[in-house]
Amino acid sequence: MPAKKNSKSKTKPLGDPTAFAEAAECLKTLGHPVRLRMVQLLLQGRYTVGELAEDCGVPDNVASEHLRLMQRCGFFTSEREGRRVYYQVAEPHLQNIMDCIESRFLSHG
Amino acid sequence: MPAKKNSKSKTKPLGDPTAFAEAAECLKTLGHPVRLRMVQLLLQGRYTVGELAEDCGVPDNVASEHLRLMQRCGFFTSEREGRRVYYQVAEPHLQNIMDCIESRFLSHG
DNA sequence: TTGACATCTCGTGAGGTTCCGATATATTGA
DNA sequence: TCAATATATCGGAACCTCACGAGATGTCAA
Repeated sequence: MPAKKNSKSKTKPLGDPTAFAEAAECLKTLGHPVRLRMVQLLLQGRYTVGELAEDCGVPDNVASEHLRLMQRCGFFTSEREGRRVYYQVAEPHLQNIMDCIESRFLSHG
Repeated sequence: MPAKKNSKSKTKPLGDPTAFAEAAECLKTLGHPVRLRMVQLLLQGRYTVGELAEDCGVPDNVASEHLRLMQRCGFFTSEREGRRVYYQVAEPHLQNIMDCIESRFLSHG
């Protein structure tokens, strides 16, 4: 039964407000150039705060704050080794989402 | 060549700052519950401002502002038909990205 | 033209985000 | 212990976002 125009019979996906709020929260967190770069790097392996800060061109404390934000979303976990703290990816879907973003924005042209 | 620890020889993905800024901008735009819901709806077909506003539970002018934001990112286009304005998806990758988001946040529970 | 409807625009204010500098904490080695 | 390094935390300032209400614009029908 094809529908040429919109009408009350159109099937809408049902939206759980809580799920949308959580998804939006995570997307907003991804929506910062420095954090996006950090995600891309950490999908390749583990890095310290200082390494990430240097690559992103921000001071250490700023990097630390960004990482804390993303940790709260469940993206990363951290492990102290000596005086350094290594961050690594904890959210399995992050690779998937990053692939989508890269194929649209970050790949070869 | 396996790398057990991080070192200078690790291959980092190269990051074009402009591309990251643009990607971040779009993700930030997606990072709002109402806008996310609008994307989900418009991936199913075209809707008017009023229809989207009602589904999302926001006043018409608020819906209009959200739609304008997303139009600026290239997500949607709009067409006036009489006194109504229909919005529809213009960005092909949007379905792809939304699939990722749904599989993580909006599905199976 | 007038009135009703649908959408858009603008100003405003509350609250959130981001960055910075200073300081605090943790770890190692001398 | 002290000093150096690495990271984290805090306060504040500048900026941004969002929702709201008022009003403007566009469209149609009488």
